Amino acid sequence: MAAPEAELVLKWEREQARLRESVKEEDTEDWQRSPDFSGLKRVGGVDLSFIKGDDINACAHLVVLTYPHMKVLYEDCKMVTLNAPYVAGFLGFREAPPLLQALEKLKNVQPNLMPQVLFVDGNGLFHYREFGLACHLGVLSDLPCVGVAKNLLHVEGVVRSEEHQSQINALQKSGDSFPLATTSGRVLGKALRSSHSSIKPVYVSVGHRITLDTAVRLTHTCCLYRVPEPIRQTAACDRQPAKDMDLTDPHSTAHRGRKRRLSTEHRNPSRWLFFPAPPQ
DNA sequence: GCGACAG
DNA sequence: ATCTTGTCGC
Repeated sequence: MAAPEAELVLKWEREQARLRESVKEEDTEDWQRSPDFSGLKRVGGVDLSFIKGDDINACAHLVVLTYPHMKVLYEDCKMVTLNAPYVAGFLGFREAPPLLQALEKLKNVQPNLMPQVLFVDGNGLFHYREFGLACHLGVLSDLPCVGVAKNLLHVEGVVRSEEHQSQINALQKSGDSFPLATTSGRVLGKALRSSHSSIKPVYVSVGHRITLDTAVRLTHTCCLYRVPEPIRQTAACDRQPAKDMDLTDPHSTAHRGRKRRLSTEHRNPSRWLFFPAPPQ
C-alpha cells in the first residue's frame, strides 16, 4: 500500500483531462430514445475479480446477455497481471487495459455478439475529474457505457452524511432515485434503488454515449437483484470444475462465483413492467 | 494539517 | 477488491 508516485498521478490527471473531452453525454443510439428500449438486444458487463492476498493478478470477466431476458450469450474470463496499483480516482489505468483486451477478443471471435451497451463496475462522470472507469472504457472502446458503483465515492460535496442517508431512506420503491449534485450544482449521477429487496442504492452515472436519465432507466430494467445482471453475471464463472488449485486458471474455484439461479420468486417485481407478465 | 476515497 | 457463518423469510 505504498503511496502512489506523485509524478505518475500528475501524468494520469493530464491523461484523464485529455480523454474527458471525448466523452459523449448524449443518447446516440435509437434504442435509447425508445420507451421500452426496443432495438436493444445485447447488454454487456465487465469486471475484475481478485483472490484474497493478491492484488496484482486478477481475473478479467466479460459477459454479454440478451435484453430484456438477461440470458447469457457470451462469457469470457482470463487471468491477467495488472500494471498499475489501485488508487481511488484512477481505476481506469488499472482495470481498463485488460477489459479492453477482452472486448478486442470478442470482436475477433464473435463480432456479432458485441454488446450495444456496456455496464461497468465503477463510476463514470461521478468522479473527481468527471472521468471514472466507465468513461475511460467508453472513450477507448467507443461503446455506450454506464457506470454503476456499489459504494459512494466522495466527490465534491457528495459524502456519506446524514443528509445523504435521509435521501436514501426516502427511496421507497424500486426505481426511485435522487440526484448526486456537486457543490456547484452539476448533477454527476444518481443514487438508484435498483430492487425492492435492497435498501442500499447503487450509484449510476454516464460512461459514454448515453444520457443520465437513460442510464438510470436502463440500469433499473437490468436489475433482478441490487446489482445489474450484466455485472452480477460476471461473477458467475461457474463452468468446468478446476482440476487442481491452480491460481493462474480463471476457472479455479478461487474465482468461481455462486451458481446462477433465476427462479421467478427472487425477481424484482417492478421489472415486470417490461414484460407480458403479472403486475407486482 | 489530517482524513475520507469506485475496485 | 477479498475474507467471514449462520440465519430468517418468501
